[in-house]
Amino acid sequence: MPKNCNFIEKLREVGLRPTKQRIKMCEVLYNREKTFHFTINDLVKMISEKMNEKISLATVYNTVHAFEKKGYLKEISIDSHKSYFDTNTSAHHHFFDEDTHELIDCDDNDIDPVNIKKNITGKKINSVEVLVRIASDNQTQK
Amino acid sequence: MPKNCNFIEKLREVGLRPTKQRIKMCEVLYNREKTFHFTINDLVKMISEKMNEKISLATVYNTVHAFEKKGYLKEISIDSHKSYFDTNTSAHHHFFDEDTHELIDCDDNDIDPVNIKKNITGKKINSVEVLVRIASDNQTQK
DNA sequence: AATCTACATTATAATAATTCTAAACTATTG
DNA sequence: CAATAGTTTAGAATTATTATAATGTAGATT
Ligand SMILES: [Mn+2]
Ligand SMILES: [Mn+2]
Ligand SMILES: [Zn+2]
Ligand SMILES: [Zn+2]
Repeated sequence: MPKNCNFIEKLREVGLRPTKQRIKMCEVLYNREKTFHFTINDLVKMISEKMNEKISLATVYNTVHAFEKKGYLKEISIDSHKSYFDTNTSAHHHFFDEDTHELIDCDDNDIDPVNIKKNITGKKINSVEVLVRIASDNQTQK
Repeated sequence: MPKNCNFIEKLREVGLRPTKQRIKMCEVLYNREKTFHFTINDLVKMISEKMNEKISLATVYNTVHAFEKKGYLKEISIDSHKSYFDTNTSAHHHFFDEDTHELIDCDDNDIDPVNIKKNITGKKINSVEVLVRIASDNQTQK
């Protein structure tokens, strides 16, 4: 259970001023057991609830992108119509539930390492990520 | 080298009226050796050039989505800020060049089959796709 | 071939997500 | 305490996409 002062230090280390909005955002994002996925709108709601006070949408966008640039957050592309972010910034795979639009992390045991046999000259591989799209199985098997 | 009459038939089979806009769109999309990737704006430009006449953006959006629903096109999510479409509608993997924003298809020889060991009860797997992000390799190795 | 009708195209307006702007505010430094 | 550089904010601007409603057209019916 990290305390706010950790977030203050964390923000300072990265060159961001620890304002009350950013600290609240850190609490919402990082004061939890597990990493999670969210959209900007999700996040605005969560912060507003925890603050009993509105936070400007622009601030959330700006700070999310600042965090992303610093490697505190990662953007996930599964749906070209919506931006998802992930507090799990490591390279990892996902299940995406097409019914609920829920993103689920895979841990390393869930998917064997992907073997890339092609290499493109002059280019290095930055990441290899698998997206498994799932949906409810309505094949009523007899 | 398919002729237009093939596109007319193709459109008819699917229940779409073969209008001159749709036929032109088919030519641009399918009258070529290899499949390719495009954005809506790419496509509007390509069609307008081939027609010597403007085509409405709404028509392109509507028809692209009609084609997508019919399985003639596939939407690819690599960048949450832009929609890419693919005339290769089969399940396949991609390289995404982060320098040029170019999408490159992998063929089956390029990546070994991905082994999913996790299964989620009540859900079936719709697709498994790998995205390999690449960028220029600037490690000037001595 | 002329007419009919359902479906298409189009210009334009509406919506939604994101970014920009510039004024008011605040954390930090001296 | 100022002074200052960085921050938040409301609202405007921009961009991508979708909806609307008037006009046009492909294919069927006479
Ligand atoms: Mn973004
Ligand atoms: Mn779409
Ligand atoms: Zn994740
Ligand atoms: Zn492709």
